[in-house]
Amino acid sequence: MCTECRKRELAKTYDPKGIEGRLYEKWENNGYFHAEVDRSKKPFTIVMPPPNITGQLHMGHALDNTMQDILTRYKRMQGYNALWQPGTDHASISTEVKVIESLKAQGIDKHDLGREGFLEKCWEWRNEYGGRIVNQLKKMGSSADWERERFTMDEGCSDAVLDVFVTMYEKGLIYKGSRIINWCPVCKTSISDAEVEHEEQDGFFWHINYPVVGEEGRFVEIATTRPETMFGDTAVAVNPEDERYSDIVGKTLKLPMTDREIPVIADPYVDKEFGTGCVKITPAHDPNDFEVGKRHHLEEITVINDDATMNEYAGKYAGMDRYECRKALLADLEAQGLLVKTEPHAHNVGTHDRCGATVEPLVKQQWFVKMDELIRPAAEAVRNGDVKLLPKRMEKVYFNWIDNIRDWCISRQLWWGHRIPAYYCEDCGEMVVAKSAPAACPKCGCAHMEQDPDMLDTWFSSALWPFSTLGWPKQTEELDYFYPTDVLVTGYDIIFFWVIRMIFSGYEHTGKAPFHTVLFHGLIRDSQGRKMSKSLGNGIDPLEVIDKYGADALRMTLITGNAPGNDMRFYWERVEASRNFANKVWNASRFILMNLEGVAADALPESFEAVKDDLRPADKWILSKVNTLAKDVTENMDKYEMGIAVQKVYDFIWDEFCDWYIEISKTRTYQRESDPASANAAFWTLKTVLTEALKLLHPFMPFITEEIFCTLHPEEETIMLAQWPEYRDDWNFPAEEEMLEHCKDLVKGVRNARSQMDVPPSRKAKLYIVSEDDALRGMFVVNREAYQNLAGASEVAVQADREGIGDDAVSIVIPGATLYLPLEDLVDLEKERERLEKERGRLEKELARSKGMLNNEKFLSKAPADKVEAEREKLAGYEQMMAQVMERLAQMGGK
RNA sequence: GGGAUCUUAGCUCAGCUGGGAGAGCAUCUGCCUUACAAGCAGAGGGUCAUAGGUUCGAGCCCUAUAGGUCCCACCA
Repeated sequence: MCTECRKRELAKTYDPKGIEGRLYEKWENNGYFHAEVDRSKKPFTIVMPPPNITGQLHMGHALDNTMQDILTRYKRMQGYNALWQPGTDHASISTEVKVIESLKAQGIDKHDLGREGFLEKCWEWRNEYGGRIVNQLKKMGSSADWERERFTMDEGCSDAVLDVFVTMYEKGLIYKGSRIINWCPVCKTSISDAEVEHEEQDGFFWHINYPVVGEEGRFVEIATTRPETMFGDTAVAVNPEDERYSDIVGKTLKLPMTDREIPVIADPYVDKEFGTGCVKITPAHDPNDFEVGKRHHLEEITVINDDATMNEYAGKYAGMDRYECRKALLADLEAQGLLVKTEPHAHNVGTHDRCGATVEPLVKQQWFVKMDELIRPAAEAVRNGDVKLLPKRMEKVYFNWIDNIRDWCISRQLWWGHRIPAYYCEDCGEMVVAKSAPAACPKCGCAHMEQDPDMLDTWFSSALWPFSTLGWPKQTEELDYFYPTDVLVTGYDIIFFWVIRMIFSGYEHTGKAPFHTVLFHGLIRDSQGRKMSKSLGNGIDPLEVIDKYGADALRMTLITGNAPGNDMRFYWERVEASRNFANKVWNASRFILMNLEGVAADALPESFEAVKDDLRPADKWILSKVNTLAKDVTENMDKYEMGIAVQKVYDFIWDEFCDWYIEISKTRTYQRESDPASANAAFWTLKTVLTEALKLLHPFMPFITEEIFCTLHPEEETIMLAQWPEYRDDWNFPAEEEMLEHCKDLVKGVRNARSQMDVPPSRKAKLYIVSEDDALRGMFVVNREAYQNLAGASEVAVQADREGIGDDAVSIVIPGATLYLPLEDLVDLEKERERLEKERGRLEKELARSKGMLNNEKFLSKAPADKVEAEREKLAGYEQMMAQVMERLAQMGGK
């Protein structure tokens, strides 16, 4: 479509439909998102948190991607070689669950397919749905380098995983051990501490008597929340300081419902004050008891199966579910008179964050990452500022986790993911850890090597993402050039899962922090402040928002008023406000384009140099404003204050440019015949300031800015690669800024008075400006075109006294001058007096405040001189205005 | 139990290193003024949770209290 046609097509209201899709295609096809290694430019790299292949775009992704895209586009315009590295995550457990579900619908069980068959189904699933979220991200306008898209299970990333595993194993940082781990009986896999969510549940505290062996009628009363684990008890512990029980330490108890006898031991872990002071010790089913058991060399007896049913140690309860067993057991204990009492007790229960099932602590052979040494450089990096967390308070969360860190359980009893590269000899049991299967057992020489059946935690590969995506462990050009990356943008909810693990992995494997800044964003909540969730059904689909209002409006909504790390509520009304802003930008641009259409191409000045002598104060004022804006916005962007930055652009475009400059410019553009120099200066200014504003807005609203920019500048290919506005001294006009403030005060004063006096807008009147200040009078004479029309004045007289002004004219006091509107027939003197009295009241308050400060000797002596001076100037202004108001009131009173 | 964070206009929230309280939406009034009624102009509305303290000066800094939200934590 040619520019001419497009201009004619510019509709009165902005409709993003069609435009957004067309522009995205153009950007992608022209390769604007692609960043090649180019050593003539500085790199700027952001790595996308890889969305799960099971994922559908939700508001969290939308915010995350908007922020990253804003930073990427900003840096790209600043001339950086900006790489936004995208990709997707295989999401081991989530995907496996999804695939199992879909198989179940077809009546197929995972185990019937076998490992190979099941993996085939997983890949099929990934190939069908894995790209879905990527396409959805593109609808957001995401300018990621899709040519470099990676997948956590692609060849390179998988190689990185194997490399890391083997290296860490050889260094002793990964080990296999029998430890108590969190077991999900529903997913039938181990999970890490980070995957366990604690929730408070109402439970009971059961007091049970354990008979003392050899002392008929003597019991030890223990209290427990989990009686069914008693079959695994291997001791009862008391505090060594507890005098109540000192005589039974070392004695033996008969474990009820069994034939076993267990010792009474003393261990400081037991709190004398809590419960009965006697604790049953079940090393195989409680993390604390596990530790106690280790100290006292107790046997670990597992009594619960992987599916949370009781095993043969539970005797007659074997085969029952853990809760069924509890019920039956308690009934039996009661019958035997061993259940002393039952009291309500709220306690925390661990649940699996994926499926919600109550986690069962079990002792199992698993693989672990040894954390204590690994975590040190990661802690130090944040402590010394090499890695900054924004907002800063996240550092406390970070350190809190680090200080309490335990070894990371990385093995999972799943099939989809990275399989642990450990091989066992079927004949002699020898274990070999290697990137590929050994041909023969190094010990016995046989060829029966079987790979470990377990998979790695999904986050094991995610931890390597910043460098594995750039080619590591190969020393690629990309790695050398783009790594370390710059900023990580993510939600605070995955600080433990991902952020910390990336940082220590970066140091361990590359010797460097993977990024220098982590920018956290909050959660998007619904209008009532609730988390958006599937179960509540209160989620708002970003795609629906885009469909109704456009991606620009969605992005704007997500970023305005959003401070780092803070949650925000999502309202449709806010999207409408954003859409309205887009429409405002659209119409302002339409107005300018329509005006420029009538201007001969060679009549428009080509540069600031060519036009600067023709610029009027209003032109210089708006130029100066956009110049300051560029500086401010850049500062905010560099501090990652995107919400503040976009607010400033919004305010400038709407409040300064549209409401004032465009209106002021009309006087001149309509008179291009009589004063072509002034008109052309206005045209140049309109076009230039709009262009600058569009550039500043582009990172936030990429589509509409591109569409307008390319129409306004047919010679330009895209705004994406345009130069980001920079502050320039020759666009700084403080004197003109002050002038226009006076003009705005005048217009606002007149509008206000006319509104309060109920003067219809159609009624024009002569405007008298009375001031004793010669310079100010001169200013009002020169700038008449900047305020006359806006003030609804038929003509303007600027004079030093009230000569020729009737006493019944409406008067308005502004700094340095009094304005008069002779509106004889319309003026209600009572109303006028009321208005002036109100003004007097306002000024009195200001005067009192200002005088109070300036009469305070301590303020004068201790406050900085510039503050005192500023206050003096304010006071002088108020006094002058007050004098005018009083004079006017006196005139009216005298009538 | 430990920690973080919030409490500002009717609603949702900004407010950067302390120096005359802001936005959007909602409300009221008047306008289809040749870019925009998804708009323009004007107006009303806040002892910035409470109580102390530091300071010439506090929405902002410190302490305590109340209420909300969240995270962490092995008291069975």
